Amino acid sequence: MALAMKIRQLTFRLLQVYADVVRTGSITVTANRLHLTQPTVSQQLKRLREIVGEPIVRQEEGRIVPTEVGQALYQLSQDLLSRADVFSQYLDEYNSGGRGHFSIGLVNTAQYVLPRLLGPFSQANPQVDVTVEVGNRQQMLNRFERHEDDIYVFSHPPIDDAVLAAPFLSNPLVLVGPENCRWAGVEGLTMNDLKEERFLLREPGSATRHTFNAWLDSAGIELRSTQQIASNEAIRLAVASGMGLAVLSRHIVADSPKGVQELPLQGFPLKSRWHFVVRRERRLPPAAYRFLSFVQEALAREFEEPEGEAAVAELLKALNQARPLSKPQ
Amino acid sequence: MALAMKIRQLTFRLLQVYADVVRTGSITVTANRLHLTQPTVSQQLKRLREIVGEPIVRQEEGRIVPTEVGQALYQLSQDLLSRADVFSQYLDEYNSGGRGHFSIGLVNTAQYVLPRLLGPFSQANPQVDVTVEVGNRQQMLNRFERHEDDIYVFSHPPIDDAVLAAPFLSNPLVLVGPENCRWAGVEGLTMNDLKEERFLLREPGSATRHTFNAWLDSAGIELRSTQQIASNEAIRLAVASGMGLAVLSRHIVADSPKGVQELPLQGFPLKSRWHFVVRRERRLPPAAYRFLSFVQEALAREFEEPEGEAAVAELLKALNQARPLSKPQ
DNA sequence: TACAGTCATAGATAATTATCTATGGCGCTT
DNA sequence: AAGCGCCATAGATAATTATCTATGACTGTA
Repeated sequence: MALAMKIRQLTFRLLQVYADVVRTGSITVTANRLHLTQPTVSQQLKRLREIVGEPIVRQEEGRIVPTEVGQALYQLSQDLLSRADVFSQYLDEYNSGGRGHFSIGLVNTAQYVLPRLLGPFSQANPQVDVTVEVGNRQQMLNRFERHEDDIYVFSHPPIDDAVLAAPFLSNPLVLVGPENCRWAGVEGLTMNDLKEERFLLREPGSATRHTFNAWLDSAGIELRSTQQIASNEAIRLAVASGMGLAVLSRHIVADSPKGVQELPLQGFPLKSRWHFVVRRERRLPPAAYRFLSFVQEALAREFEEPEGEAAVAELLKALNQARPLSKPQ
Repeated sequence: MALAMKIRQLTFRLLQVYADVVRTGSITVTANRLHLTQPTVSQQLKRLREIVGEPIVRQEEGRIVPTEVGQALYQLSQDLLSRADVFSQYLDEYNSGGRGHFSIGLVNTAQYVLPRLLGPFSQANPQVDVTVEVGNRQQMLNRFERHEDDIYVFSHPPIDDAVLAAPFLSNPLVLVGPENCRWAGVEGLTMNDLKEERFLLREPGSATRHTFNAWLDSAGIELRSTQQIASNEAIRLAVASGMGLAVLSRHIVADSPKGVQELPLQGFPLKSRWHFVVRRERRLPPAAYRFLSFVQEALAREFEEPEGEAAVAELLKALNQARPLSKPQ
């Protein structure tokens, strides 16, 4: 027996027209509704009939009524069209950023503040699925090179023409000592006072260490005793147990202040900022774009970071220009 | 915002190709599988991408992988294609007559035998839905005129060029009297003996009455006393209660013999046959066709009606010729 | 570096589709 | 019978699609 239906030629347009004819019971009416001429609709029905291989409608008392096969076809049409419509809605949501997925790569230090942005965003956009990757600077640089994430947060953005960076949040670095530290409360504390102290430092690649080093260099100071520890958390614990002093992001201290305190060293806190980093040519998932917009607003509203807001605004603008209307593959 | 998807241009062919690319992960492989060239498949993907308005695949480590939107599209494709396939299977079944619906109109008398054909047919074809209409000859003629049913069963088919009739089953008319009738067992019983009897008759249009009348006329007999009763069943009960004699289809007596018996009148039983009647130009639903085929076989196998089988065979043949391969609307 | 495999793009063409206008047939209603 | 509304068919055309061949770009691997 011949193939039941020439499915390859089946078009959603045909199904749309057909479904409307069944609903209205009139070819002429459907033609008007769809802004077509009557013969066009007749033709479409004929073609659909050929595709199906069976009569699908007949005329009965002046109305067009579906045959038995036609009824089944009508059900099919409704079914398929509504499913396609659901997909279309999904697309809309996806494009608005209200649905979908993106991933963000954070250097270790940033994980103490990003949740304060990601949390509310997820709350507001439950359909968006965010992957957060955390690692030290070198690990994040590797991920960045491999294009593994949509957005990155660095203190010192990689230098690259293809990169857009927005310094969105200040990241003050402070001197931290144990709870019962003898330098607490000392006014006008200088590094000179501390030259006998041991300093606990992150690994050389780390931005925190880099910034601290740069400050030391410019001040012509050399540390007497240092020890390298790989994680901020471990450093905090080590400081609390009296193993030495450290320079850490104030956010870390604010987040879990147990056993440590900030010391009022002159010239501190060191200024530093976190940057959103995205590749200029990368087509950002709408959800990621929406996140950045969300952050922009939050910075002004809750973080009192107008400079940060401006930087993010500029980033978004640049992204829009890099990808105007056409969406290259 | 622009429309999410240009659904009117969406083709099942595109979805088929796309789904295969996602499955194989390779444009080239899909091209070979579908007997196309590689650029053709690339093109199709591009077009689909334009229809959707979003990138749907990307290349990753030499493989083609769907984007997030692409994955949703793939699911959609699978879904839609499988649904279309279900419909296609339905079409096959419909065409084979194994599924669907047809209606058959019976004159009253025929309802005593048709169940013996329809029952087994329904048993063998549970997916076929049969509507049985029953009425007297005039009612059936009206339905016939209005093209309301697919098949009719008449004793005397309407005379009409556009009609195909197959005398498929003999319908012997017999004289019936009450259980304790004094004519029972009388040999060589003639109408002359019965001229004082009252005869209970169906309405003038009925084929039973028509046949009986014709026989009376040809024999030059006139009935003394008659009474008209509209239903066979009512006549049978009247006969049983001694109100008179009647001429009925032997099938009626065989079906419910309580209180009545066949009387051995000379010249009886009168010969008569039921006819399947279909309109020549009517496109018979495949299920109706299948029913006729079923009946054809049953007549030979169980009813010992070789003439009937031949008549039905001829009917089927004529139907096939009237509707060769093309199926006009 | 040269080669092989995989895609994308360009350019060309045949086929198919989408639509329109013009007309004719049918069934009802004046 | 004339007119009206509704649908089918014919004929024409513009637009779109389906595909092909040829060619170039990119990515690894020998």
